[in-house]
Formats: sequence, C-alpha cells, structure tokens
Amino acid sequence: MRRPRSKLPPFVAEASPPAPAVAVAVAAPSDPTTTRTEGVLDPVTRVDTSYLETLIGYNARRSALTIISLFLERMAVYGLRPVDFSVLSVIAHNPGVTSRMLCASLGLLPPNLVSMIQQFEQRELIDKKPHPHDGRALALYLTPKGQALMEQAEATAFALEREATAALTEAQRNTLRRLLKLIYAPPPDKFRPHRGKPPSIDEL
Amino acid sequence: MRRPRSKLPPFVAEASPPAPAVAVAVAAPSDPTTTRTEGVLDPVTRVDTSYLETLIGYNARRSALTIISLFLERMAVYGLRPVDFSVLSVIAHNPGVTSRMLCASLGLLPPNLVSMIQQFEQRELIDKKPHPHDGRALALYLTPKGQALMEQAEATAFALEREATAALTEAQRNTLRRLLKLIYAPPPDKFRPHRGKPPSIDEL
DNA sequence: TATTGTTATACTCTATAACTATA
DNA sequence: TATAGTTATAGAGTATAACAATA
Repeated sequence: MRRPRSKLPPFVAEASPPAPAVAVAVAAPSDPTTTRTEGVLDPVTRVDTSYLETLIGYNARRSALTIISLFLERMAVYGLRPVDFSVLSVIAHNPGVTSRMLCASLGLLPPNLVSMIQQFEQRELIDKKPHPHDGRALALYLTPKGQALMEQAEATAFALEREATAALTEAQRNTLRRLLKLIYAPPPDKFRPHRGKPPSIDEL
Repeated sequence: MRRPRSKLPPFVAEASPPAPAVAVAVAAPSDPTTTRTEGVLDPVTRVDTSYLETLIGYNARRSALTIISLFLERMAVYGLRPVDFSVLSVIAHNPGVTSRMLCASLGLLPPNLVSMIQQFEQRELIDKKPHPHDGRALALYLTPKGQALMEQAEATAFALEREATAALTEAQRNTLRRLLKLIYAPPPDKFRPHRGKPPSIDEL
C-alpha cells in the first residue's frame, strides 16, 4: 500500500491536521481602522480569517481539502490515491483509452503517468494492448480484477461524498455541482446574464 | 514505517495546462454494458469524465485549480503565491498574530512557515516584535509597505475572483460560498435533515 | 514538562528535456 | 517533421525529528 501525498500552490497548506476551520463572523468586510493596531492578539482569541472566506477560491480549496482528506482515509483499503482513482475511473468508463488521452483529460503530465500505469499493471488492475490504428499508442483496459475493485471503490467514493457533504441537502449538492462546473467549464459568453436575471435556480 | 499523518493527493494534477475541461454529457450514470468493450476510442472522441463530474470533490478541486491558475498569473506582479497571500492577509487582519496561530489557522506546519516569514522580512513587508506576554513568541505586523502591497493585492484578488467566476451571478457566488463553507465548517448535527439513517455511511 | 520558533532533512509530487519508435 | 510513450532528473512543496529558549 502506498503513501499518499500532494502538491500545489495552495491558499492553505495541504492540511495535516484536518485544518482548524477557524470559525469566524460571516464575511464581515475587514475594518481598515483595525489594521496596524499595536495590540497583541489574545491567545484565546481565534484568528480572524473572514476576509479569506470571502474568496471563492479559498472556500473551494478548503472544501476540496476536506473531502480529499476523507477520501484518503476511506480509499486506503483499496490502495488508491485520488489521482489513482481518477485514472482508473477514466479507464473504466473509456475502455481502450490511451495514455495521451488520459493525460489530456485529467491534466496529468505523461512522465508522471508512467509509474502509475506500471503499478496498475503489476497489481493486475489494467491491461495494455496494442492500439489497432496507431502503432505508437497503447490501449488501456481494466482487467476483471480492476473492474471489481473500481466498482467497490466508486461505491465507496459515492458514500464518502455523501458523508462529507452531510450538511447539504440533495438539492444543494446538485446546485453546488452545477455552480462549480460553471467555473471550470463556463458556457459561452452569450449565456451570461446582465446581472439582472438569474438564468437558473438560486435556491436556498 | 507507518505514518498516521494524512497527506493529500489530488483528483487531477496540479494543472500546468489550464486543464482541458473535457466537456461531457451531464452526469449520465455509467453503463455497465459498455465496460470492458474491446473497441478502441476514436482519437477524435472526447474522453468521457461524466462519472468523475458527479463527485463534489472532483468539481471542487477542478474549480479551485482554475481559480488558483488565474491567481498565480495575476499575483505574479506582487511576487505572491496563494499561500503567501493567505499568510500576509491573516497578518493584515490580525495584527500581532504569532507564527503558531498563523500555522493553526491556515493549516501550515511551523518549519514551512519560517522561510516565508524570513522572506517577508527581507522584503520589508512585515515586522517581528517581541510578544509582551510570552517571551517565546513573536508578534507579527505588516509594515506600511506591506499594508500598501496587500491593499493592492486584495483588490486584485477580488477582481480576479470576479473574472474567474464570470459565469456566475452575484447571487450564485453567495450561494456557492455558503454551500462550500457548509462542507469544511458544517453546523452541528442537529441542523441536518434526517435522511433515514444518520451515520450510516453505506446508504446508497 | 510543555510550547514557540528554528534547523536540518527526507519524502512526495510536479515539471522539463531528451530519447525511441512509430506516423 | 510530429506524436506516443518512456527515461532521467531538476524543482517545489510537505512532513518528521530534534534542538534552544522560554513558560
């Protein structure tokens, strides 16, 4: 079983402790008069992170970190890191996919995918077959063992997500997915409203 | 050998390319009969990532990456990475904060904060003063130069976030912030709806 | 004895260049 | 000449242990 790790220039660190989560007043705009105060913070006083909490990026990252933390915990039994899960999942749902396509769809760099693929082969989770139309490429498939593993892993992922988002209703989960997707895969400009009418449901 | 410490690898890579974003049909449940197909994907055909897109964690991470990517671009002029921005922002809004408190609030490890603080001092963005109540600790303050920088940087961050979330209305931004916060800082259990069985993780 | 800040260091992940074999 | 897969390696980020000064 492997040891997970991570990367990335974060708003916050990778989180070894589950990240204190510093509860603060909601999005209160920072008071300019309080900056440069000569007083020292009472150790008992919580640190004020309300400004950072007004940033979507900060909130998105904190949430992703929270879910990933639970993911690591629950997926350890399968020996899968999030990136392993993603790769195997894409292979599962795209039999015959090539390494190049995998990299493009998940934002991975080819050199970094190699060792992953090799380990999956050693664990007999995937098969590499020659690509019928391109002698350079290799078509990737899940083995029956790989399929069995991923069926369980995907069920676990689903349950884990439900748990991590237990504070949300199903409607809110759908809303959240939709809004997040609007950020990383925005529709063409013409669909954007003029700030007057929301095109869709902004439910609770 | 065994490290209880959790680390966290991503669903997708850190994204050097802005991450292709693979548009796909919306959340179509994977068809079991299509797995293990012997056919090979047409290179023209886009990879199907619809399953991954049903995961909140995947969407949250992709969105965070998108925003962070723009953040890196726009903040380069200030010489600030996201983590630098977060640290300076917390100092700005919490004058006299200690390293220990900074680490706790942002999930940073003390050894990794040291070089950051040193660089901020060399750039004359912060001042270290002895803590009045605790001889071990140091109180951190922004210098006037640091304050000027952060005022600009925070304005840039605000503009950048607006741009990265241009596909969202202001109401949707507020909704998004609120839903994300419910994940990493959920309210007490009693506010959660009764979904049949509370802690049972394995409900479908 | 416990904690703050620090040093040194190991480990993981990410990024770049270059090689091979096929197209 | 361009692309798929691979190798080797540089670079950045994260984690652990241990130490000095102070509580």
